[in-house]
Amino acid sequence: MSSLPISARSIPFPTSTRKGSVGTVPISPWDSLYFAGCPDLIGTPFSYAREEEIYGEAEEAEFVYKLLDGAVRTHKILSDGRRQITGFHLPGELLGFEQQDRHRHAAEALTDTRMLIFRRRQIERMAACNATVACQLWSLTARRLRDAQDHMLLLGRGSAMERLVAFLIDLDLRLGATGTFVLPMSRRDIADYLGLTIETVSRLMTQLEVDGALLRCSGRQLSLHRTHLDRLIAF
Amino acid sequence: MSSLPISARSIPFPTSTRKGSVGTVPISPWDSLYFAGCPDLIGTPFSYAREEEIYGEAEEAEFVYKLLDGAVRTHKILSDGRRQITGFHLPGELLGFEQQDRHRHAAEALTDTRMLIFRRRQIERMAACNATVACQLWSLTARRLRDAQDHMLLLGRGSAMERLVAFLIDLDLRLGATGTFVLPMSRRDIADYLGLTIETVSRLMTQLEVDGALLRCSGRQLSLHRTHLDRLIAF
DNA sequence: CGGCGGCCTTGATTTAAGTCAAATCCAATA
DNA sequence: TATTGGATTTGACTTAAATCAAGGCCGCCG
Repeated sequence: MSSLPISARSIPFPTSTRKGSVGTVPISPWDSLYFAGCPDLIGTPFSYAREEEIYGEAEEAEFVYKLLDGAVRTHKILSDGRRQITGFHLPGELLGFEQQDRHRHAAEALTDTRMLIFRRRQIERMAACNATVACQLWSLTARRLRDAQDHMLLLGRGSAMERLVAFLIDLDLRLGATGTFVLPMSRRDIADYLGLTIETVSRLMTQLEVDGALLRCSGRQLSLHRTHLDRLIAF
Repeated sequence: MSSLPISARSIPFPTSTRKGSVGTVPISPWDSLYFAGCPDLIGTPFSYAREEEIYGEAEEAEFVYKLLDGAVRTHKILSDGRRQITGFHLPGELLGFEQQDRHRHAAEALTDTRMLIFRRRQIERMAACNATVACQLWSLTARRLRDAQDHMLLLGRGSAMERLVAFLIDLDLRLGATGTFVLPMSRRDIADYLGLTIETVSRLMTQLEVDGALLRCSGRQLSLHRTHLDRLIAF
């Protein structure tokens, strides 16, 4: 359970034998070392390489992660290999927060990433006696629930094009709403997030470019035409 | 905002002019008048008729509801009429819990229902200064998030048959796992929950019966063959 | 009891997206 | 710079589920 960091294969502490490693972390406004504004909780900087697993499904939820930079995907897999990506996580966002002892999904780094890690037990202990912290945690979970419900609507009732467009717009917003960004994930990841195939995603991408709704430099580097894209969805 | 119950169209209090009405409520183990085990929060019994709206999307989230009996659906609607049912709620479950001032979806009674209603502000006030209550609320939201993520997997990667079978099994479990129950919702509701059409749901239902995976007495009265059904899904 | 109207089922046909199969692009590295 | 292997695109074809269109069932009320 709360064994020392050395033992479990999943543990991303400096003492671990895993690929991840500590790096220097420049602190910008949003990436305070504190968790939920609580000065008693100080995170430990840590980093993961591209495609490295952060934690596995059903693995013990020992840590909570606050993403400093890079990008992470979380997913669930069925026995026959079908995969559903449940979310992408960008800098400033929280990761690995479970209320139970085991993770409900796996998490992997999409790109090289840096994070702060916190012990879940410690945070829970803090929440148990500090209503402000507990409310903030509740808030975070509520936010995720809302996102999940929006995504349900998209998956259940959106056409392939609507799913892709909504995804691109959402990603742009979360990356700063500049209209220009580099996709941190592969077509496969996008397809598995949207419940589509890579071929469909690829075809739609091409069609959007042909229609002038976006510009592609090299595969993953995009410039969106918001006004044009907005017209394509009802979401 | 926190005006008296009389004013707003949405208010389901005894003094309201709406269809809903107070009834006597027999208290069984799970339906304590308390909220989150907190004796300071006493709910007011109230009831809704079949198909009656409990609250609308984007309406102010003034109340929280604890279902005593009956069944409720929550949904989101797009401008063009497409609807996604985000969840069905059965006795003992909580409803209308938002962290924001407005509801994210609409709620309607599937059958005649009885509930307890609580003022959201009061509960929030309680949570703000009582860590135990806050943690319980967090727990509830986390549970819903997990359900939502499971449903995402189903919507994103499940075939029509897998969606229906998973739905039937889940419903049976939540209704007491007897294997025999009456569907409280129409085919349209099921279809809108599973991201399918009513015709597809109907055809699959027939096929399940032909295959001996379930028995139908009259449309909505079902008996499931769990072992047979379990073989049809990977979820 | 009979008819009305909303569900539900069934059948025929269409279509959006999936599958299978090849090219191409492109980035890492030798 | 040349090589190589994964990622992406594109094309041809298939299919699961949607759509369109009748019918049948059933509960309710006159």
